Amino acid sequence: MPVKKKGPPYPVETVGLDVLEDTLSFYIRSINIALSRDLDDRLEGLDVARGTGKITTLLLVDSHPGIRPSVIAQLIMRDRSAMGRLVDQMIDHELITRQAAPDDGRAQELHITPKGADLARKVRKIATKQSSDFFADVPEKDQKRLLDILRRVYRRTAGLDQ
Amino acid sequence: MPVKKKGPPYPVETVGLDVLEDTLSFYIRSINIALSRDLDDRLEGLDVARGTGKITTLLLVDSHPGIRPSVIAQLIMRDRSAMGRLVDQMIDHELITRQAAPDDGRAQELHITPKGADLARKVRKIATKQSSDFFADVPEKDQKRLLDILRRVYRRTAGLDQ
DNA sequence: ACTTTTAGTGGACAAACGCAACTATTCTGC
DNA sequence: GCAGAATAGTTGCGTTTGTCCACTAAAAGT
Repeated sequence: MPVKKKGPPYPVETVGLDVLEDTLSFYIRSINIALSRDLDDRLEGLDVARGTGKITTLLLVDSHPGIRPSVIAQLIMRDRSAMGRLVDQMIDHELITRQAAPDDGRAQELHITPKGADLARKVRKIATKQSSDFFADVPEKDQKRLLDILRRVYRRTAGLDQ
Repeated sequence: MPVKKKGPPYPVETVGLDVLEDTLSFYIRSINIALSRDLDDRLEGLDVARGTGKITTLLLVDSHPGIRPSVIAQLIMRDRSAMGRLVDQMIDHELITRQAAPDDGRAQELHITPKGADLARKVRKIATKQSSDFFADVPEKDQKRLLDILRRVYRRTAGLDQ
């Protein structure tokens, strides 16, 4: 008679995820967590840590001089107040500057600083590398496919299409 | 000469996402945000709101009577202290119960309550529906593909394989 | 027996986000 | 040109959430 092994009644490897097993949202959530942690590690010390929206903001300001906070807010799906604080932070770190829009007294224009541009360069490398590392064992073709699908879902969700 | 239209220098629809355009992580993050909000809406009042890990916990306890907190923690990628609080919460809401494991004095076993089982039924419907609604305009075939890919990435990331 | 590992708890701490209220500016309709 | 609605941004507030760390108890390893 085999010895009854001790240990948890349901070892991790064997636990089924119930309906979540077939639910895209569960995987998205979980992978997101892993992705965020990994990214934070890679951004160690690069005062753009906790890269929730900072990275996107940095890159957008760098590649679209004069872009407005509210536009970025929509792209990263945050409300204006969260966006405002984000901008404050980045200004404190001297990554971007803020000035009034010449043609609209309500709006602002964001511009990159030299330090910000520098960081943007690094961040681009890191972000790209992370994405490819993370999905390294997914076949090239699937990656493309995945990217296309997710891009479409994103654009629709963010209200960019139609 | 055409009239110079007012408005932001970079209208949302036309803004390129720089390198993030081709980065899986960006889309995962963004879609995650949208997904979470949507789910919260659907869970309105169902004292399992802010469904970060509560949903998974609820379903797992329901389908694996006696499952241990630490096992769930690993599946939802949280540390034990976060998991502990989550369990506390759910016990407060009378969704699950906690008892010492008979064969291991350190461990606990979680069980569902009638109220919890009830909620689990509802949540299963909601979670399933959300996932299919959200990805409704993605062709069936792509959904399957997407699911497979993400599942594989998840399992590797959570340390379930190999 | 002694040491190391694992399960769970509790506290402190720090961010982050959303909501709602408020100002200032611009747009719309008449 | 004016009144009212909409838009951009700011600020305060509250809530939630998670992470780090230290600590206890029990089990496993040697």
